Amino acid sequence: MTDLPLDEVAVALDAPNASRVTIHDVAREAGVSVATVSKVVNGRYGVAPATAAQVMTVVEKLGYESSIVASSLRRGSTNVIGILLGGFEPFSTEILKGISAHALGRDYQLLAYSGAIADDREVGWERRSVSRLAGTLIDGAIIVTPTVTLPRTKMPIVAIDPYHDPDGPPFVDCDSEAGARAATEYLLELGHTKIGHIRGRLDLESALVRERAWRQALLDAGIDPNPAWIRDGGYRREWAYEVALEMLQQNDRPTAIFAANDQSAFGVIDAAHELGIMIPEQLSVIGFDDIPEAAMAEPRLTTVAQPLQEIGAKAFDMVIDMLKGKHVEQHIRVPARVVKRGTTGPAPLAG
Amino acid sequence: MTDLPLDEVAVALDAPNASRVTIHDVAREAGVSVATVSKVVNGRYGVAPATAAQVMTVVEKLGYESSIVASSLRRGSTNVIGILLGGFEPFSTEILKGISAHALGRDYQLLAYSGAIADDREVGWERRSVSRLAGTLIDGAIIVTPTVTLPRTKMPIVAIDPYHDPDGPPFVDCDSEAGARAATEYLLELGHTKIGHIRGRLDLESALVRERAWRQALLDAGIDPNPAWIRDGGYRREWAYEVALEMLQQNDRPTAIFAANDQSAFGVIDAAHELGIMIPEQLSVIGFDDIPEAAMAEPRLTTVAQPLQEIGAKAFDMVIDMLKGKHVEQHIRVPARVVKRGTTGPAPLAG
DNA sequence: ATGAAAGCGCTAACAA
DNA sequence: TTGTTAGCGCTTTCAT
Repeated sequence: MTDLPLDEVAVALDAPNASRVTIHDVAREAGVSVATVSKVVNGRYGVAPATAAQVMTVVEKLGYESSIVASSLRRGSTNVIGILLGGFEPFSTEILKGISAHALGRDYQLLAYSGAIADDREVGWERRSVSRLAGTLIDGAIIVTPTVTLPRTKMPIVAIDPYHDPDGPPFVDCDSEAGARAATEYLLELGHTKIGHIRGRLDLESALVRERAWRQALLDAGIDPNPAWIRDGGYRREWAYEVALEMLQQNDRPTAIFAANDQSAFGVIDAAHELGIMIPEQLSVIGFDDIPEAAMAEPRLTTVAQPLQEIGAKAFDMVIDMLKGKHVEQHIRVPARVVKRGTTGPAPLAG
Repeated sequence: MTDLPLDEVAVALDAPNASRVTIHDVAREAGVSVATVSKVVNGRYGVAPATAAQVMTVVEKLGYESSIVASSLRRGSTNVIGILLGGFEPFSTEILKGISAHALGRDYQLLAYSGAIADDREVGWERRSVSRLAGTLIDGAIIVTPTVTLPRTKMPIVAIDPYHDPDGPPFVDCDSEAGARAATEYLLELGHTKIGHIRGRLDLESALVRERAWRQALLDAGIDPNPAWIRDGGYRREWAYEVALEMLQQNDRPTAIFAANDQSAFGVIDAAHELGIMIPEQLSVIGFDDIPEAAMAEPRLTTVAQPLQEIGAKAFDMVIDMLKGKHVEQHIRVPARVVKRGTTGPAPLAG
């Protein structure tokens, strides 16, 4: 048992089902029970040093790693934090970057799961994802923009920019109210009075807040929001494009549009291009989020920046704290600020 | 059995272990065996319509979703494609965006797993991740920039921009050779002759190729690459910063630097700022990748763009094809092209 | 049409 | 110190 014939190793690797080296393969090779292998691999007490060394040799020789699936099923915990999202798009990937950078060196693995097969607005992906992963596979979850009530779970959950749910999980979001107000006031400062709005997803709290703030900022400036200048863009570029086309083809069209997020701002810009409307000379556009693509656009998109990576990092900390039984705030809010770039300019002089 | 008292539902939900509704809970509620529930949920034949309907009612009432862990352990397949990466950073998240957009509407879920706890250069994360997830949890994998030989598996694997391994899995990458050559030639066109290079990770094929192409382009122009003008940046901003500091403090410093990726280009720019060297007046910098951050920088980074999202989409298609037993190319290469922006300019006149 | 039972890979009591 | 055994939640024969 002090030496392993190489051909035995080969046999193990080339076995009919070479799809994975299991704990049984190791046990057989090492001539011990699976329980012993498990103890060695997990550093439990009660194994003779010689046996442990011997097992480790085989483990390395065979390249064994425990199946995360099997161990989590049995153990009930993994050291992995799940990030549940409706798809990998600029918003959620910024969050991911923040979480990943922040989790570096901590003893947790990250698992981002996109359960939405058809579409991120396939209702209920977040419920399904939680149900499928919670209790096994992940120890805690960060859910990006959930729009429905989440299943009750003992597993720590933190939401990012969620639907408003009084007894939902703790969540972090940015100050949409102040951000949207600042955006609108900036447009006002530029001399615009005809300011439209592309609304976001109405099932997300942030969209409602942004609309309300836009409306209030106008009212405070003594301007009555024109109902013809507000449309639903659903936070999506294509939808926003469609509705912006309509909005901009009216006789009396706005000279500035505040879009509820950057994607819809891009949709507005697409529509403006389509109609030959010059930006920012004839139309100012301001978005929300400041995804990297905002700065890449030509001209660069003026927008309300939220610190997405910081939001991710904060959410991660909250989940970890919950895991450790610490108390966490029910709600953490981070600031948003206007980033002035190339899609906004002074209001055109003539109607 | 036609109606379920609400308090029974409540009991199920509030059970001591409310962490997850299992198939047993459903079976008990519905007064059938777990086998029957399983059949219903999976649409198997041999269940009376009435029973099926009854079970479905309970499933919905309880919000049951099968545990991906348990079912994959038993069934051996999951319909989820894993994307294994060393961390969520701009390069890998662009790939993710491409995969996600492309996978939309297909019947696969996506699971991105970051197994590197300490650092993306923690050697062997890709081997470990594959071992831990393969055979269970995921049906196929896309591995982003693996640097070591991967374990043998029956599970379909596609690599993106990998270490050169003759009997490694099929892979997709961009034409680093042509890209790096074009970058260097562009610098040459601008009149630069003193052109340095920040190398990438030497355990990645792309880094070697880019260095070679840079060297060859210089030789073809009758210029001998100065050994003092090449340093290892490991594809990392901080490392590149360090070595660029050294390189730029030499008496005879380059007037242009080709960095093996955008992150190292940023490192070079950091160093230049530190030293009060103006970009692009005194130093031209060109990167590689064209991550979104390249266009966000000030000035915007000139770089060699690779179609990262397309690369992801192609890799996804390959995995799916392999899953279906179709033949796939061993190697797919996509083009790279120089994107001229603000960090490059004519060579300064004086030494 | 339905259910009992085995087993996927693993860990943790418990026995030896 | 080591191995035997039960069982995590699920699916799938195989009886009934």
